[in-house]
Amino acid sequence: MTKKPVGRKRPNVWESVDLRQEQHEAKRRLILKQAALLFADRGFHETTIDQIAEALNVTKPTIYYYIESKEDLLYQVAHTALVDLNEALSRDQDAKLPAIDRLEQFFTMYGRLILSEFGVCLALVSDRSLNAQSRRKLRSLKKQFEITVRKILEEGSKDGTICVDDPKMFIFAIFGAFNWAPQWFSNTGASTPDEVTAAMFHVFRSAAAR
Amino acid sequence: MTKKPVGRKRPNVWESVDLRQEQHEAKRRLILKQAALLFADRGFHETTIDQIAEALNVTKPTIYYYIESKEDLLYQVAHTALVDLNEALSRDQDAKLPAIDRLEQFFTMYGRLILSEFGVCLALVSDRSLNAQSRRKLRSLKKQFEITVRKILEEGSKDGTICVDDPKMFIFAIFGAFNWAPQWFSNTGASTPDEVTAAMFHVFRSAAAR
DNA sequence: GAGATAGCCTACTCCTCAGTAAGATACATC
DNA sequence: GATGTATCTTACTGAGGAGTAGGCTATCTC
Repeated sequence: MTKKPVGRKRPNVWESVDLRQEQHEAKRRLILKQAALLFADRGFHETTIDQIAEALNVTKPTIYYYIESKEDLLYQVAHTALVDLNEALSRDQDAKLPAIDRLEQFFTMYGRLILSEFGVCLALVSDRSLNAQSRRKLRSLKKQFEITVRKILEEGSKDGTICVDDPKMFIFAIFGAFNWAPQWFSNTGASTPDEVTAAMFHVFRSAAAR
Repeated sequence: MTKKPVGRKRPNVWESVDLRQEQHEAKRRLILKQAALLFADRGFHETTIDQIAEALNVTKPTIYYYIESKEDLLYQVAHTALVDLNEALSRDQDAKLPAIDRLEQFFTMYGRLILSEFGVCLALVSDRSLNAQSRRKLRSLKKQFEITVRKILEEGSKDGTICVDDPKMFIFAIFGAFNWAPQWFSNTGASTPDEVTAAMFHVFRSAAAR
């Protein structure tokens, strides 16, 4: 996107543009974050664009300068959450570990996501408010996580570190337990997200070991 | 509410009233049921009173003849679900069974509720759409179930049929897993609610046994 | 058959809120 | 300084949908 300056002393005419683009992107992320916070707190339908704007000390049309529509806003929040997790996974997953440890690693990251302001929206806000295409897109991203876990379970059954009778139901159970966590978890409470995540995984470790 | 007829041959003047009241109550339940179905299918905000009315072949004011407001409708659906479960529990729970079996019995009934049209609303529809008082009322009813399970876990630790390291987190996990089930369960799928419930409980039986 | 009342309908009101039009301001480039 | 463009504002529109006013009809009671 950026052009290299040619010849000597020629200033980078795109520098300021880059700066602006960076600012633009930063502000967009700020809007997403604020929206996520409010969606998570009050729900999607109970949050108005005006409230998001007010929380950021701007006016409604400013929000619309950065987003397409309210639905688009929700989609972007959810999408960002899923993409962030995917990145974290491909960065940190250590393929050499025993399967049970990789499972723990996965759900440590998953728990961190699902208890973050962005991730909470995945669990607390229904995707019924989205159009069919966006919904499909998000579902296929979520499906990937299930497939990843499925694989880990299979490998665990080979390397002997995991033993579950019904992998499909195990997956539904563990994702369900984590996805439900935002319903009772409170950031003002005594435990941190990481503590909760660890304790929650421990329950399923008991179910996966013999 | 009904007066006994006094003397001979005096007809029960309340008979027709009783009949009407029964009809009234029956129709009210029908409205709740239809509302629950639509709420579960499309979500609370995505369902209009007109749609509920149309599904019942009546008009909107007819619905309002039976309910106070849309919010009231949601509250009554959720409340009915919880009360029904409470009744089923106090009717069927067998105190003489070992704790682990009572736990299974509990979640068999809980699963049956949570996958029914009424119960699904508890899990799929956020109570954020309710006023503070209704929300408190529902939450305290739900809390009761947690307390019941807590008790069973304690008894199971005494009679030796249950062994969990962290009862609090176990409770969060198992309720979460069941509460999330409506998100993926489909009535048109291969498995029945009872089959799903049994398989789901089996996962947690593995986690609760040693 | 004359009220009285339950049950339901047609035809509205009214408000919230997503989204927009059109213009002001700040800032960069020439 | 003139011009252009990104950013943001004031002041609107428009629709969807919750809820209601008022009236019609069937049924019950006397």
